Amino acid sequence: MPKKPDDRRMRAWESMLFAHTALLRQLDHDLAEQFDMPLPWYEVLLLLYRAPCRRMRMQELGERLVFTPSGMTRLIDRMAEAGLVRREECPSDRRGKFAALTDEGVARFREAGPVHLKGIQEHFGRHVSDDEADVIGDALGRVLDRLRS
Amino acid sequence: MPKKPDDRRMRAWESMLFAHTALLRQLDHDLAEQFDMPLPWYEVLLLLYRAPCRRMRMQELGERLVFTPSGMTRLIDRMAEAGLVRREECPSDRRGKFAALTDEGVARFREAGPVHLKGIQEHFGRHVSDDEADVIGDALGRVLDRLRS
DNA sequence: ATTAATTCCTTGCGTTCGCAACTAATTTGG
DNA sequence: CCAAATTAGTTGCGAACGCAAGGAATTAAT
Repeated sequence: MPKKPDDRRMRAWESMLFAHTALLRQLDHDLAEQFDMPLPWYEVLLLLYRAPCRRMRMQELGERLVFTPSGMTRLIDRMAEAGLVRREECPSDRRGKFAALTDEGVARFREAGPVHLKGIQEHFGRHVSDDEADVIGDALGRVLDRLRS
Repeated sequence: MPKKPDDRRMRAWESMLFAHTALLRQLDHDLAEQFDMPLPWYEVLLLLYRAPCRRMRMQELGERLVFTPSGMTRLIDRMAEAGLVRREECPSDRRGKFAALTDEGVARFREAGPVHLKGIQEHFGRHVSDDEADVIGDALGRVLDRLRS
């Protein structure tokens, strides 16, 4: 009996659901243990590091990281408390705020980055071929694009 | 300049990370709205529905769903409160407890199941080809297996 | 057999995050 | 212009989950 198409997609969904949870827990645990930095902090640092002037608007961050506005506020609160980012006013729209990397934030990112990448390779990349990685990136990228709109 | 292998995997990982979050939020929202049932409840009902005697040990559930023991206890607490499952003693090992589907739980699963599957198709399956689904299922299945051990 | 180590589950506690409600700033329509 | 609608961000609140600790049953070791 051939597999129904829906079964193949259900399997993909279930794998993704549980692999994500397990992977995230592992990576977050490693990062927290070695650098006292939860995974979402790293994701923020990464985005800010590559952004112009190393700063981004709260809303943009929330969209990219799939956080609600309130979640983003609290996340940046904690990172600012820890000295990794600071809030800056937006001159062109006085409702808006930037989250901007501090020097400390840059330093912490450069410190944690390589180790974190190694963790991803160890727990994820190691088990995925080049072609599989492309397929996953393409397919889930499409899924994500649709959900954001 | 050809892409470094690590970049391809990083892209796959980032897609998975954010697609999962967005997808889970959407599906959970739909399920909660229509059936007053968070997504983890559905996952429990699904496993129990297919299990022998429609019951499973707490530990087995936690492993399958990537929950810690305490998380599992609380989850089953809430579902028992809602009348979807009940706890049963394990005769062969008096430390262990079963979570067993109630008739109400069976009914609610049969009710919510089709709609939930439709949501997965709508937000996920729709954007993924048969072959891609297989690749995702295989690759992330391997990742998950490694992380569980 | 008795003690030690392990396993299964639960509970106290703290953290994180989303929703709804709110304030302030900007844009839109009349 | 000015009022209404929209948008950016923050806050109160509650729900969910993980960690550490603990209690009870089982298994292992001497």
